[in-house]
Amino acid sequence: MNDTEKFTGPISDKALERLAQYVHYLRRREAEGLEVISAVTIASDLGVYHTQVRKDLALTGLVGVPKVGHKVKDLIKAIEHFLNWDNVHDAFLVGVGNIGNALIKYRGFETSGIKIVAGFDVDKALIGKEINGIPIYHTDKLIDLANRLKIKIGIITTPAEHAQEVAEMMVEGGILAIWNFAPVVLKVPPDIIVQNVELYSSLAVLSQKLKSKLEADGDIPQINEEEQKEEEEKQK
Amino acid sequence: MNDTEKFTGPISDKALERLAQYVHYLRRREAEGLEVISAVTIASDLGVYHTQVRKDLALTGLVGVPKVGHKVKDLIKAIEHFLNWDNVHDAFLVGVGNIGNALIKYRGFETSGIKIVAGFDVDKALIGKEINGIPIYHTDKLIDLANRLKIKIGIITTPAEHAQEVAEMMVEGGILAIWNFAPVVLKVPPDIIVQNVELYSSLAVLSQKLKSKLEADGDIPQINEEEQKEEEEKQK
DNA sequence: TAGATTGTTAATCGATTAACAATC
DNA sequence: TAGATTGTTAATCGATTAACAATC
Repeated sequence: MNDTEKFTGPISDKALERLAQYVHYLRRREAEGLEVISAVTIASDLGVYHTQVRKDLALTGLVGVPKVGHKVKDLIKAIEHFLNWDNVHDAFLVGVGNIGNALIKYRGFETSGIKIVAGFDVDKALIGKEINGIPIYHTDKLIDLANRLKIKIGIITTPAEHAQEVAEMMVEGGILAIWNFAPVVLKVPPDIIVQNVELYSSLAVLSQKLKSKLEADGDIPQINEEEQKEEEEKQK
Repeated sequence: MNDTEKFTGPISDKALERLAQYVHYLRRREAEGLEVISAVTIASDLGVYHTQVRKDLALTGLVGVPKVGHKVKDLIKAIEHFLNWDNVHDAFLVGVGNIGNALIKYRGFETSGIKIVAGFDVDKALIGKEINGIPIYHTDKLIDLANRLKIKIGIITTPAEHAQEVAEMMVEGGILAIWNFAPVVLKVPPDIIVQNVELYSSLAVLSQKLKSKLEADGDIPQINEEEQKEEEEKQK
């Protein structure tokens, strides 16, 4: 009976995202030699509420010790287990362009549940080659290989216009979860897990906020009369 | 008086992220030859509510024509203007590893407000070289160059342990907005814009959902009694 | 005109934040 | 023991969803 997690509905994405943050933070603190930590400390270092940290940690079934806190090592273990990061899944990556290449070369995700075992592309110049020991096949082979190797995770790093067809091939190949870097809303069966990395959306937030900031600071020349009036209003 | 935007508080990140999605979707539809589109169509294609699309579009000051909809071209223009994507800012990137390299090579962000004009690293093997015509300097030069070129945007693609110091250098160099790919919560003055790309968080969501799914499907051998009982409960 | 579409206002929902009780 | 910490329950807030009114 090592599984004391009580049944709860699906966990919110936000909570899962924070848990990943906690792990990275805790690994760093552990490397510094810290052995015990309180939710209050985690919260203040990461800029969130301590009650939120506790709620998130509770999702993993963790129980802390009043007055003491949590053992850093146990926390890391428990979160990693909860996120399934102690269980590495093989993954296929389709689209060996700039980002695809970077993800294949980068081995850092292997401590986060994913190991890329093959790349796929339609570029003849790439097919048959290896990148860091990982073979690149023609995308034609995707469905068959995914089925045979029982691959569960697919990564899409193709140009936007090919993302949908690749997603469909992945589904046909029995892939259950797609990590999608293309700026496209994929249409897949409802039971397929899709996690989008929206770089352009992230950039949109950055860009628009910078614009607002520059305008507020008066750094932009073409300020119109209405805005100037508003400025004056504020100063009163 | 081309600026009919009324004053509203800061726009929510979610809304900005969706606006970026709309642009990409609309660009694709425009390429297909579509000239007019309704909020209802956008919504159903992207899987969101039409009232939400309208609210988001309203943020940009756009006004549609009842019974007709919006001109695709105008929509794109308005959203791009709102996101400040028609105004390209020069950016510095620090950390020319796998991801840094990919971002430097990839020119796609130049239609989304960002142009990387220099890379920085501490690796002697990289310094002095060019990647796609973009020079790589020693990180020592960052502060001075950022100040002199009045760079406003910094991109952090260093290992986690160096992200904080790089962020501090950026702030000292007068950089106002940081696009951070390191899994670290940066501590910077409150007026500095930080936008994190949380790849590990994204992976955490994927990983945990896949785990839940596999468990639900019974694909994992070690199913315990409690879970089996729950399964039986459901089937009634 | 009728109807498709727009835009806005109200209701619901979920996540965040705050307040409180429990414990080593 | 007193107090720091945990864990939980209640209040607030904001975003999503639904319902309605306006218009070419």
